[in-house]
Amino acid sequence: MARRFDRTFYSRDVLEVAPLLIGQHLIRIASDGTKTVYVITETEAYRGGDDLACHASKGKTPRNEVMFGEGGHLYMYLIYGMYWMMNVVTAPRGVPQAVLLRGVREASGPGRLTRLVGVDRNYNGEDLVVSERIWIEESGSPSAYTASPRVGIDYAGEPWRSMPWRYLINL
DNA sequence: AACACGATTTCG
DNA sequence: GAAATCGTGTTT
Repeated sequence: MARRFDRTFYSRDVLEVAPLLIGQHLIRIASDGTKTVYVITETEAYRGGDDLACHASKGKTPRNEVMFGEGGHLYMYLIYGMYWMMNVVTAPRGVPQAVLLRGVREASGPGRLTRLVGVDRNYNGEDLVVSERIWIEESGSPSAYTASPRVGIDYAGEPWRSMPWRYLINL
């Protein structure tokens, strides 16, 4: 029987958690009770105050506040006025880090992913450890992955735009 | 109160 | 190659 990841899993460093999420199962219970299992195929790590590509690098604001909390919660935000990004907060309370979910088997791209899964601002702060409508389970089969630079963050400059913190499942 | 812009996607 | 579209943080 599949096991849901607990608080301890999410409380580690984002550079450890982000690649571990590749190949794992994102479980979604729709409002009508329908359960869907998505295989995570792509993630990116955003690492705290130093990482200039991370929203938390400029300090805590109403928007990114959840990233400063305990690991295991969702950080949702709107980009370009139309796409919701789903991030999994990692590390202990006070250390702002998060994993951006960029793809599942059925959808490639963070905006398409949230549209498919059906999550938006109402899921900001959702706790994956206890939620009844969304969480992540161990798939049981380890997935090999390839790391490369993150997408769309050139503005962060070096060395951040070159850090290989994007993880893509191998075919 | 006004402004600039983004961890993207889609269309021409 | 460029538009779409709006919440958020910053400047006035």
